Amino acid sequence: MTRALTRKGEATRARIVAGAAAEIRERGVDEVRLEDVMAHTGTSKGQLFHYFPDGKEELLLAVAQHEADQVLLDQEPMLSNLTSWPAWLAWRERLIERYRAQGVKCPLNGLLGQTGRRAPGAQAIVTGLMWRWQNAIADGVRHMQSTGDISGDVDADRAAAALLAGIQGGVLLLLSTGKTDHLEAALDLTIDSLRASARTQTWQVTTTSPGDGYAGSR
Amino acid sequence: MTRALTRKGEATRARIVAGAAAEIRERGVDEVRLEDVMAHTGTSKGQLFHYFPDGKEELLLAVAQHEADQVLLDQEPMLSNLTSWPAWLAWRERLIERYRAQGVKCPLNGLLGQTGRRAPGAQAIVTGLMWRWQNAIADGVRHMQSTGDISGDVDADRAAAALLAGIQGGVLLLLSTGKTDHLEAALDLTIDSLRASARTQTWQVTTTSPGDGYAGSR
DNA sequence: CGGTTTTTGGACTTGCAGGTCCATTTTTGC
DNA sequence: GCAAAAATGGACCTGCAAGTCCAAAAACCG
Repeated sequence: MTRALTRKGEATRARIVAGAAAEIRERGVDEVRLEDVMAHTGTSKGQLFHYFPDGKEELLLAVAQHEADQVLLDQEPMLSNLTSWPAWLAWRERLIERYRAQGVKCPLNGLLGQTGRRAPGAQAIVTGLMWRWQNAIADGVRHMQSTGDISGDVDADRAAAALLAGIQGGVLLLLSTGKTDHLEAALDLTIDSLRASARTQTWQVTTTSPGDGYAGSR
Repeated sequence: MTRALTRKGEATRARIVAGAAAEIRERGVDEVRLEDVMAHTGTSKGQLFHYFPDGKEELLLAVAQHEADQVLLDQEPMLSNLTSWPAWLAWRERLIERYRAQGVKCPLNGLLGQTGRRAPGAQAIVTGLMWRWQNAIADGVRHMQSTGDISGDVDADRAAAALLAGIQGGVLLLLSTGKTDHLEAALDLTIDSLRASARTQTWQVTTTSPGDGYAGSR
């Protein structure tokens, strides 16, 4: 059932998706017409409907998947290696830097609101992204628990859920305010609270905590 | 410059805004046509353009303002009286209950993505809402600091920013997952961390903390 | 009352963006 | 090299939803 695609065909399809994604990032979903995509990617209407027989909806879905994958890729290799506090900080830096650069141009905000309601597939893409994201964070929390850097009392999944919520909200507020303040505050305070959990536990046992050069947020 | 509006006229205008808001909440911004609003509110096209000369854009802006105000109103009187831990919990409950009831139907998500890009006014409305919201939270934090329930070391504005980010992200994830788990986790963990800050400080002074019947989240 | 302004109804126009179709060119695989 | 399949270009169609216009009804106010 998979449509036969020659090498050239695959290249064209990829070019369309990438071009459409760029265009959408730049000007918003509802401002982008098929004609814009054609102009921006040097393709014709025949090509668009050749590669995306269901038209705009199918194209938007492909763009959404493309962007969702990109979001996680942009966080690697940090996200998959949250194995020490410096690693967590490096991840934090990468996130903030990435979104600061992105600024107001959020690829997924529009796609959730636009396609989300009518296309059940878009919903699935976003949900899948969030699920993978949260799991990666939870894995990081569990690793830190295994090394004693985070208290075993912490519910890793719940902590990851809270952290993910903070990130999403921070990005959402970045869209409104244009500043990364909220994202930074959410990341710092949540991570700090995880660090504090270990320190509290340590106090209960030894009355001292290992100095690691980290003195709280900011 | 304010257009003369008779009593009847004002009623009609309000009916249009409320009806459009309901319709948008129910089916999403981009699915609602002016014709739908007309049918749902028992008005004619002439009326729509009589009260909103700039057409759909002006109507959407009015709806956005209406919904933004409602968001804060729904949190009263709790939001303006964050003066004790039970009060904070009551606010927490109200928030979760409200958004659980709302479910996937978010009035502002679409409005930010839709009108946000083209109408600079929509951006301002959302920004204003967030600003008022965060200030209310920050006031609550400061009050708790004045009573010693939150450590004076905490940066109230920054804590409020983080909490607001958690809320926004929690709601955003509610839109994808249909569950309030993220919202609850973000609220609980952030509030707990504020409580913990006071407890830590108390320990440093007296080694005991006043039992107030609250034993952490969940 | 009566003139004026506001409110209302609905037919009509218009532009445009998504989608269809097919003829032509290029690539593929033998 | 040649038939089949895939890729491409672009003219054309179509439906729809925003916006226009005006005439009739109702409300306002001295």
